[in-house]
Amino acid sequence: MLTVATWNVNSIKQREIAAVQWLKRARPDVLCLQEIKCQTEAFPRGAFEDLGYNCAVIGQKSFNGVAILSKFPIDETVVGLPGDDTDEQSRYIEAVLSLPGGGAFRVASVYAPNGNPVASPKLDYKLEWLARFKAHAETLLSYEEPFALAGDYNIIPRGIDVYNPAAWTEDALYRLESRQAFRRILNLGLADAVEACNSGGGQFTFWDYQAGAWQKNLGLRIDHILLSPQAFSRLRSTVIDRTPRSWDKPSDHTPVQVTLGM
DNA sequence: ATGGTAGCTGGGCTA
Repeated sequence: MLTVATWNVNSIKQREIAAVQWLKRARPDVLCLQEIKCQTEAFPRGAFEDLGYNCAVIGQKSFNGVAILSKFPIDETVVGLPGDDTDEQSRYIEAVLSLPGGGAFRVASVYAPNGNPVASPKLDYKLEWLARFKAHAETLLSYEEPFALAGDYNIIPRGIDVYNPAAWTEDALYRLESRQAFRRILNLGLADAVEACNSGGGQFTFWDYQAGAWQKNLGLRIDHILLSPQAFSRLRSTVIDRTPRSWDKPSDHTPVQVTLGM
């Protein structure tokens, strides 16, 4: 069995203890982190290496930053989303892992731009970033290998993935252009693991810090694990673990995890 | 209509 999880921690400095606690409980083989909000050198590798994880990290001062923690050896990495050398934002890292059985598994930690406010260049950057991500996903699919693209996509795929879709129609997370971009990526042949396992909706992964959103379960589903056909055919289950969202000083996101029969 | 929260940073931006 191979378990792959993703969690937007909203600062690894603030969430180091929570991340260690969750890793000890859930023991995923792989954990993709987003919004580590620290520079690469400041990432607390030791805390995770002590638990048996190898680390691939691309940080940034103050904002963004992603990482991959893996119990298995990391063979090669792609640091930064390919396709634009001028992009300064640390939102993508990819690693090829050597599995104990001798095979390989590719995984990426993804932090797509938020895109708000919509009347600003931020939405354009989001859509450009997603187009570039789609082009890279196409390249990966051409290898016809098992892989997972896991992270915070900042996109609500369907109306049933938000507590009140009418209130979100003009938000960059639910704007038609954003959903179209996400659907184009899925249409390449990728599977949304949570959607595949929970067609009914209401499977939220994020609750705003404000206005008691967590207590009222006013959430969004914006953290996704996309699987290549070779990985999807081995999908056994998907779990959203809401427990860490209930802890003191939580991230506003909670982990999503898939189990693959490989 | 506003402010409500959190993190980084040291005022305002990002989410």
